Amino acid sequence: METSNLKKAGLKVTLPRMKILEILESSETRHLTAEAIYRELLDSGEEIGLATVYRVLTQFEAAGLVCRLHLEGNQAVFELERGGHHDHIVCNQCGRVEEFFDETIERRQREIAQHHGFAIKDHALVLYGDCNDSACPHRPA
Amino acid sequence: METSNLKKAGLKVTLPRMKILEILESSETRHLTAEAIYRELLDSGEEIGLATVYRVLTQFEAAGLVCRLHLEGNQAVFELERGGHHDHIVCNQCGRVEEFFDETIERRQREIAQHHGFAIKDHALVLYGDCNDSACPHRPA
DNA sequence: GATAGAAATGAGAATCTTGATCATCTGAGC
DNA sequence: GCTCAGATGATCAAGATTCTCATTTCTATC
Ligand SMILES: [Mn+2]
Ligand SMILES: [Mn+2]
Ligand SMILES: [Zn+2]
Ligand SMILES: [Zn+2]
Repeated sequence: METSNLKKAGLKVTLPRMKILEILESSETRHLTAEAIYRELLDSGEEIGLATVYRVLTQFEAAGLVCRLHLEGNQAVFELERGGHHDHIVCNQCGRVEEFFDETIERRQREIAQHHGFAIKDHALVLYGDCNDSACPHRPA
Repeated sequence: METSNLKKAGLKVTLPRMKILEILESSETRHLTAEAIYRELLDSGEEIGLATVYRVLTQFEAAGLVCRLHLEGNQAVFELERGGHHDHIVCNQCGRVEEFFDETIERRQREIAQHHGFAIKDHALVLYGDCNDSACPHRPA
């Protein structure tokens, strides 16, 4: 039951929180904007306000249930904190997002931060390029 | 003369563009928000609108004269395109920014993108942590 | 140097995303 | 079921950036 995640996080189990968590768990797309979640809620007949979606997502982030990413444009996307940390590649043409994890990069980041006297806490890494997906409007030949 | 940069970029040489370029070249801080540039313009007696600052910076970016970064918060910072590419470390406590370049990371990024079938065009990498500067409000012991 | 046309600017409105306010509602414990 | 702290929804507000459009400024030409 997903409610356990909420309880563990010290969050009261409410209908909006459950529904939002459900959407994050079941959506095809792993990276969702607040608006996209809001629309899915409306589509499924839930009358939940956009402000609540933003509020809940921010709480989920603080609780470590989701992470907030800035991949493109000016809209943040949220994704469920599943396995472990990873970074992202975004297609400039079609917006497709792929995930990767590279221990070499992670290690170098730690070393670099240390050299500069920083106690590293986090990082944001996004690669941008053109994908070769058949659905991509600008598929390199 | 800095006007040559503008001409090379195919931009008409105007007073606002020259002044903004001057500020980017002479400022102590290498990373400036549009607002910070706007304030410097006001301080030096120039009556240039904030909209113009944003417009010109966007044009400079398109021309490759500056690059736009999202380091923290929701305000972009701009920096003059000097030597070559580099990435950034930001202190979570005091906001200090340091720059670095690591060929290992750059190479891995290219390899990863290739593995995923992406023709990599760009990337954004920012490390976040606590710095050890004596002026930093939260200096780790 | 004056002139004309294209391009750039400035002021303010507009937009977009996100957070704040506050009256009302709901869930967890008793 | 009752209570009340906490959550929600509607709306408003804020911050960053862009847009609109009348006015001004470059640049090229004479
Ligand atoms: Mn992801
Ligand atoms: Mn820099
Ligand atoms: Zn694509
Ligand atoms: Zn610091």
